[in-house]
Amino acid sequence: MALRLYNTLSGKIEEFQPERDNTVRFYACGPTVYDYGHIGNFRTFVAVDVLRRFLRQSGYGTNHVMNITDVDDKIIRNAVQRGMSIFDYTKKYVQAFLDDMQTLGIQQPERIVRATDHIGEMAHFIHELERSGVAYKTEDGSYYFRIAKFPGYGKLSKKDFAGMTDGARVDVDEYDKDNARDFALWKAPKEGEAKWETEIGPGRPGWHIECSTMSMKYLGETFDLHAGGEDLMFPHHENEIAQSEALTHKTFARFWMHARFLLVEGEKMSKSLGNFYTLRDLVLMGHKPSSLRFLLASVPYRKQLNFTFDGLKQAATSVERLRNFKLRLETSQWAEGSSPEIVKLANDAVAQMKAGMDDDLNTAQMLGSIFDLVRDVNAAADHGQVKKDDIPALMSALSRFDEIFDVLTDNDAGKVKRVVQWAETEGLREKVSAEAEEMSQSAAMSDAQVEELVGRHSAARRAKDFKSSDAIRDQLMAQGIILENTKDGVRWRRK
RNA sequence: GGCGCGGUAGCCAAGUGGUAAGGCAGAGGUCUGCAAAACCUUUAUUCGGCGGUUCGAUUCCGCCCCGCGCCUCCA
Repeated sequence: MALRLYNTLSGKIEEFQPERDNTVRFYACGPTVYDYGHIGNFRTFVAVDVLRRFLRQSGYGTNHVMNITDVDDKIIRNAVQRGMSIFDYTKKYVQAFLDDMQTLGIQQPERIVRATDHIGEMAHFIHELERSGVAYKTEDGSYYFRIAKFPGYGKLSKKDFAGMTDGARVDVDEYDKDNARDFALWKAPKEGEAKWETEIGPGRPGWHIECSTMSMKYLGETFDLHAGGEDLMFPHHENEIAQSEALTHKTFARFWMHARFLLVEGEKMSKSLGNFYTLRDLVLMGHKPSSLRFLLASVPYRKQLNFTFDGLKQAATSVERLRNFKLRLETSQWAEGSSPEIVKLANDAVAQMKAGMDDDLNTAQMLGSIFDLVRDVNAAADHGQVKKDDIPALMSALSRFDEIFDVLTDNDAGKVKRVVQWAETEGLREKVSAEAEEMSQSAAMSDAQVEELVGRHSAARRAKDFKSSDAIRDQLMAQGIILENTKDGVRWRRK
């Protein structure tokens, strides 16, 4: 079975294959860097990350390009307000975004490209469009795309613009667009705002042209897939198609993937409702990066995800269960030999996970399969039916899962620590919760230090000095370390 | 208003024309020096409502109710 993906362009689920060789060329719309990323942004980026990881797991190479929009109205406005250049203003948010990606375990695309590094190429693109008659210049020096010249306009967002185009004509000399729907390719300079001198005159690019220019530059005139949040379908992606295909007369992106918005506590996230959270807000509140990633990845990308604090707690417990299972596989004493039934369970789980993911990236089904395996193997292990030679197959099944979810390795403490340190340098100390503080501190204790205390605990227990052993266990607990005595010996993990 | 998506147990959520995966939470039990972990049993006669098609629908069709998105720069 091969990957089947919902293609916004056709409105259907289609089999997905890269067009040539074994490499998937895809472009994902990245952030506009005027502020810290919020949890809604990251739902989309996690969804793209899940796609990326599954493609690689399926044996494809990836050429994944993500843009960073570092010039737009908001950025210009904020930079002007602060008396900064847009480069200086966006610098901090670019870095914050990259750090946040790492916090959430989002893999780096092969290429991250910035709009402001491609201004000349965008101007050239617009020049070519003008030459072919689909773009026109207005009196003030702005350029617009004439949608009436592009018959396919609306094919992505399924909008019918017939009858709306070329209605009451407005003269070009009237200093305005020909048609209300025509969109800006290039904006004439305004006093005090950032501008570039280019072959089509001074000014700055419109929003959509950067993605057309950069995607085709790095991926070719036709590439395999283009992804983004559902709001980008119109006008952004529709306009990208218009610009690109008007120029090349070739299919721009073969597949379009759109991630659905999330809700927060059942409501649309908005600053006015007070349910607007950046990733950093949530980490400072004491939520683990792994819980956040798990929750964001657990709901298939085309479903509306209801992001709740209860759900976050549930996600944390679920991750813990999976990590405990892995720890059990790693630390228990297994009898020699093998059990074909156990290996079969592992192989079946792998097959089911793949089947789920092949079905339009059904991460919920993948989760169901891995938890089935966890329950069945835990039960078998309790009955002594798991043997030493079964472990590799089980670990391999866990790896298949974690190649997508990436939550099994506990590196939460270090990530939380970094965010806590950021909060301190930004003067946001009061936003650091006790939980975040505790997690951050647990990162201070090295594995070796923990092992040392664990050793003393075990020695005391062997001597039946439970008072001492419990005291050590309590001490570790206070520092965010959970110590467990199992029949196979002692083991520990971070809270 | 136009176009589109969705409503499955307390919460998150999969799925199918043939009678409801999985996780979390809850209840009872097993194991255990205690704790933790783990396991077992249990929790939707029912899939927003009303009709229709069908031997049979949660799954197909129609209508209604509710939630959500886009309809010019919000992922």
